[in-house]
Amino acid sequence: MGRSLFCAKAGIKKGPWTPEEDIILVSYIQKHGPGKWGSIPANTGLMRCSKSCRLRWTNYLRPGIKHGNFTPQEEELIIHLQSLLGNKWAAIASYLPQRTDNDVKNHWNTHMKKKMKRYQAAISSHSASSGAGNVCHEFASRCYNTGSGNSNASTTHSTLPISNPSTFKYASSTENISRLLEGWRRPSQDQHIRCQSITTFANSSTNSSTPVCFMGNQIKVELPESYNPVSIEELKSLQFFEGSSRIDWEESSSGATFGGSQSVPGCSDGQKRLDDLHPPLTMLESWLADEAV
DNA sequence: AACACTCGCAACCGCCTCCCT
DNA sequence: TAGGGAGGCGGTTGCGAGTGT
Repeated sequence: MGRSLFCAKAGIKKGPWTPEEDIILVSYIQKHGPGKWGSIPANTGLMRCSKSCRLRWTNYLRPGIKHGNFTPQEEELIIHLQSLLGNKWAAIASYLPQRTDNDVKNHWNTHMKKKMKRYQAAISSHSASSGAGNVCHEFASRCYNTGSGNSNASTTHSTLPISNPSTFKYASSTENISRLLEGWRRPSQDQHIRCQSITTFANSSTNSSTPVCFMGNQIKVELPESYNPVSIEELKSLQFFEGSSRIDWEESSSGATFGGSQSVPGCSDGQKRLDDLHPPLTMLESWLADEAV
């Protein structure tokens, strides 16, 4: 840290944010909504540049953000989307409502890249003759191969810690800050971003196995049938951001639809996590889960 | 107990795109 | 239509905590 040009004005503070600064930022956004980042330092007295304020909000203070361990389901989604989109972290994160692009990017770079390398090494040692091809895509494809059931899968998942103990202390303080936002409905800028990301996803999918098609003003995302990464509760937390302009999800045999009716079979109680609906994990998925410990 | 090393993640950097004038 | 500013995004850095020796 402490580099030049970014927030290069004299008197601009850099480095970790203090709880006091967080409160000031959250209070301002609570009153005025996110956006207009340039006006925040002037109006709040924060000695931070607009970019820093935006990053702090989007990556940490925004309500509904989950920190800590990624679930195997989340990892599956990241692998799959990364194979489709490449390093479009914002687009990938748009499918993980509780995760930020920074989180996804960090997780990929620190955890999953390593797994991918080890997987690649394992593959190459076992099949010297097969073309290397896109290891990432192969990795993801195997993750979605639901052939062999693994009865340990749900157990493995359920034993994963819910939150990373190392992040709990600070997270709890930001939870307090987030409570300030209770009842607040922000404008729909995030939805604009989200839809932009979806559009990016759509535009980037040009091959024959394109996961996206358009249905009038709806975007239909063709995800694997087994794929269902977001629970109703998570969606509700997302819709907290979406304000009045709701994104509805419709599950069909071929995928999820943005803009349809809100109904997830088997989730009528609104509590049942998608883990329960998810098919048994493959050996590779279990391996992923084991590696996540 | 002290030091070295590794790892995770918050934050910064710089480029790109969009929007306004 | 061009220029400038603001916001968004992906890549990268560096600090601090955790772990090993």
